[in-house]
Amino acid sequence: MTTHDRAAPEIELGLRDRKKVRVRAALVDAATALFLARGFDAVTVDEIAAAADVSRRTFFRYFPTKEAVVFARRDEQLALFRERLAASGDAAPFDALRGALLALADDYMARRTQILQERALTRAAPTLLAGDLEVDRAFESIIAEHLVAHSRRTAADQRRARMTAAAMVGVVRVALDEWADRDGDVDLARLAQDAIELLTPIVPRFR
Amino acid sequence: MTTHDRAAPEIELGLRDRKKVRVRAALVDAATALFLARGFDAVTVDEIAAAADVSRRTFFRYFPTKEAVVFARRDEQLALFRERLAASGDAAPFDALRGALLALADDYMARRTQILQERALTRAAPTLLAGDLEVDRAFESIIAEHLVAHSRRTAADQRRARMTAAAMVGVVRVALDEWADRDGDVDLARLAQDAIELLTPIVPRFR
DNA sequence: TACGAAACTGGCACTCGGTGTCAACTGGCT
DNA sequence: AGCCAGTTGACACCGAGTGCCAGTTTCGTA
Repeated sequence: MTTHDRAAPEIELGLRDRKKVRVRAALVDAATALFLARGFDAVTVDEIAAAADVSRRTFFRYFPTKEAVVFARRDEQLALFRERLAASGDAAPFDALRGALLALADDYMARRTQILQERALTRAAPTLLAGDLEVDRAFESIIAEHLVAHSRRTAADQRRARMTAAAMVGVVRVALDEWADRDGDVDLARLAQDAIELLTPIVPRFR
Repeated sequence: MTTHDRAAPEIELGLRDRKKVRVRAALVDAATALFLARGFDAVTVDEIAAAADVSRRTFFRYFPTKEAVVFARRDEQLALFRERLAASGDAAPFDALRGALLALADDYMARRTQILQERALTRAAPTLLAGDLEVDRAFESIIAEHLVAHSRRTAADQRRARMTAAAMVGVVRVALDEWADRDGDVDLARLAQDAIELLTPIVPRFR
C-alpha cells in the first residue's frame, strides 16, 4: 500500500527503473569501496563516477552531495525505525519506544562490521561527523513526535515529552559509542536496555 | 597566569597585534552585517573581505572557513562555561553544573536579540546547523568530563556519568529551543531550571 | 510496429569555498 | 640604518555543486 519498496520488491519495474536501481547501487558500492580504501576526503566525485561508469553529472542526479551517498543506508534505518514505531500503535508509548530501539540495536549487532566501518569513516572526516549529528536529531524528532502525540495537550507536558526524547537519544548514543569503542564485542541490546531504563523515572506517566 | 586575554586586556599590544585585532573585528562585523542582511549562503567570502578592506586570502588567514566567523562568539561562550565549571571546584558536581548552566541562561537573556538573530541565521543555512550541533557536543564533552571526574572509577558509573551529560545537554537544548521559539519572551532561567530539575532522579549519587 | 513525448544521460561552462606559493611590504629589534 | 620575522595581496589551482543543452533511450499509444 505504501510506495516503500521493502515490503513489496516483487512489483515489476520497467527497464528504466531497473537501470536506475542498478546505477544507484553501483554508485553506492563504488563510493564505499573507495572511501574505505582511502578515506572520504581523498576520494573525488569524479573517481566515484568513473568507477561506477557514469558521468560526474549523473552522480549528482542520484545524490545531492558527496556525503549523501554515505548516509543512504542510515536513512533507511531511520525510515525503518519510524515504521516500527508507527506499527506498535496502541502499546504504551514508552514500551513501543523501547521495543523499536532494541530492535534497532539488534540490527546494528547483525551488521556489526559494516556499522563499525561506517563509524570509522565518519570519525575521520569532519564533514561526515556533521551528518552523523543530524541523524541523531532526526531520531529525536521521530521520538519526540511519538511522545508528544501520546501526551496531554498541556504546554508543560509537551515540553516534557520533547525533553524526554532528547534525553533518550542522548543516552542511547552513549551506549552506542561504548559498544563501538569496544569494537562491538559487548551486547549492544543490553547497553541500550540499561540506557533506556536509566530514564524510566523521568518518563511522564508510566513507571 | 593563563594566556587568556579576558582577565588582562590591559597588556600593551604592539602595533602589529593591534592591527590584527582590528582586522579580525572588521571581518566579524562585516560578515555578520552581510549575513543578517542577505542570509549566510547568499554572501561570498569575496564580499566579506571587500567589505572589511582586506584580500580574500587574508580572510582565510583569520578564519579557517566561512562558518568559523559565525561561531567565533559561540566558542567564547564555551570557554566561559568551562571556566565557570572549573571555578566552582569543590561544590557538589551537580550543583556546580546547575550553577554554570543557569549563569549561561542569564548570559543568553542579556544578549537576547543577538542570540535570536544568530539562531535565525543558523536555521536558514544547513551548513551552519551542523556547526550548531557540534557546539552541543562540545558542551556535552565538558559536562561529561566534569561528571566523570567526580564519579567512581567503575565502568558502569562512568558510563552513567556520560549518559547523564548527554541527557542534560538534550533537555537544556529543548528549553533553549522553546525560549527562542517564543522570541525570548519567557524566562529562560526558569525553563532551564525545570529542565535540569527533571533530571534530578537520574543523577548519580545526589538527589 | 512505428512514432512522438518524456525521461535519462553526458559534456561543458561557470560559481564558490578553500589551499599553496611567492614576491612585496611593514613593524620590531639592535 | 638595516636586518629579521610576520603579514599581506595576487595568482594559480583543486574539488564540490549547478544550469543548460543536445543526443539517446524508454514508454505509452495509435
